[in-house]
Amino acid sequence: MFDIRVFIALMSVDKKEHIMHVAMELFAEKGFEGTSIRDLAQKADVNIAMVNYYFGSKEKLFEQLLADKVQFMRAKIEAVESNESLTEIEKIDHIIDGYVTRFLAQPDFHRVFLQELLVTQRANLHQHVLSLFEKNTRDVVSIIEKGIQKKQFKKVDPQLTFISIVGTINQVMMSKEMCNTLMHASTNHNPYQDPKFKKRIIEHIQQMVHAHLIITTVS
Amino acid sequence: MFDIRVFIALMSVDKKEHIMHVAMELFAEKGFEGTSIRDLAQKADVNIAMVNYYFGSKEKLFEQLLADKVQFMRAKIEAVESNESLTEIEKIDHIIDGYVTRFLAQPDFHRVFLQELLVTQRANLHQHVLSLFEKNTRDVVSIIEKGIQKKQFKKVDPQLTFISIVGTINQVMMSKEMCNTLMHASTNHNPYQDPKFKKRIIEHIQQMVHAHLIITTVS
DNA sequence: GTTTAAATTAAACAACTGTTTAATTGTGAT
DNA sequence: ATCACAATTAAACAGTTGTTTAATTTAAAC
Repeated sequence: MFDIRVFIALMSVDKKEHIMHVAMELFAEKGFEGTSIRDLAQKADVNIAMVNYYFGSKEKLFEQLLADKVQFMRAKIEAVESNESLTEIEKIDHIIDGYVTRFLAQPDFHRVFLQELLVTQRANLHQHVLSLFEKNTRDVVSIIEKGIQKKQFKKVDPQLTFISIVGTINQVMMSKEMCNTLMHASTNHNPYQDPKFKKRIIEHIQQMVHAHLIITTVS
Repeated sequence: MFDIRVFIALMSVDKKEHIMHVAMELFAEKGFEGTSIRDLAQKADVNIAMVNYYFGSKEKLFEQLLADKVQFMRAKIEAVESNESLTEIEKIDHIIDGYVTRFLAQPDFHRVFLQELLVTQRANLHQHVLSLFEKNTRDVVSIIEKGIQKKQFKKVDPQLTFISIVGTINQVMMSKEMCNTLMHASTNHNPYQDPKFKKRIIEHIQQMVHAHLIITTVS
């Protein structure tokens, strides 16, 4: 049955989500301060008052953009960490794969996330993003420490090892043009949807982290 | 002899440089769009017209901030690369040390640099920053490739290896609070002036890159 | 059809933006 | 003292900002 109320409700959600989607693009491209509500309203083809009607303010829209993704961001790492059937190095490999997959799937959002890590202007948002990162750091650090305890890993710096993993991906994600230079591709190419690109990054990080972590038994 | 003209000239330079110094701090903290000329003028204790008087515009001030440091940014890598008396791994170690030293010495500027890499709003500035990064990438990649050619290095991904080096430092530099969490220090601590912090980062990266690059000869 | 409430709109709001102007001050050379 | 010019200032400029208002439209419930 065609229920007009459901249709309307869906349209309404779509409109809100449409605004959020466009906002994500603009924030990623121009930054938070660089994006005006009028820009956003025009690109999303809605009235400028709708942003405040739906979200209350520009800053709250931004907060909701982050909050909406945060739940999903945390879930994977927690799932991997609590999976008892995986060895420590398998967990690390899963986390690397998960990070790259997630970041490549939502490059726009990730750039917004990085901006907020970089700019301390909006203190509470900055703290929020920071605390999320710290949670992830703690999880991965405890995995590496367990590997060291089991004498499977070298006595490395666990915190900085995690930072190298995330830092590598972030550095790659910082600019589309940079990715295309890496892939020797043309400027209009979209590297984030290129499976070869994804494979290349995952293999590099895993290879490097393996060499860094795993104790080579002299035969 | 006390020459009033020299004094004035010095004062004048000092005033310009004073504005640039304060601008660097504000841009790093609030971003380019987030920093208003009135903010800057107030914090630097100058008239708001002085910025346009000295630099022409806010954007030109920003460009000059970058341009002023760029020369110094390139010099070290080029010097290391052309130094014939160094082995490939020594060159890499020097570059790692140089990067960390430079970035820790000018954390404010570096955050501005990263912001410009992240935000594509000011296209020409973005391209400029990008091309600088590509130059450095090419230099380091050619060092790694030479190491591979000489069968001293494993057949790694040279581009992504460089990105891991820079990415690790950038990730650390992204937030002062993050550094303090790493060092288990209090919030008001300045990690960028802590020699222990510097040592820890350099040792981690060098250790990781060594494991990643150097072929372990089975004895 | 009437009612009720949500959705949508154009217009106005006050505050802030980067920049320019025109007047004034300070300084060194003549 | 006078001149020329750089430095400095407060004020005004035109445009944009995020947000609010008050009016209008839409659509479901009765």
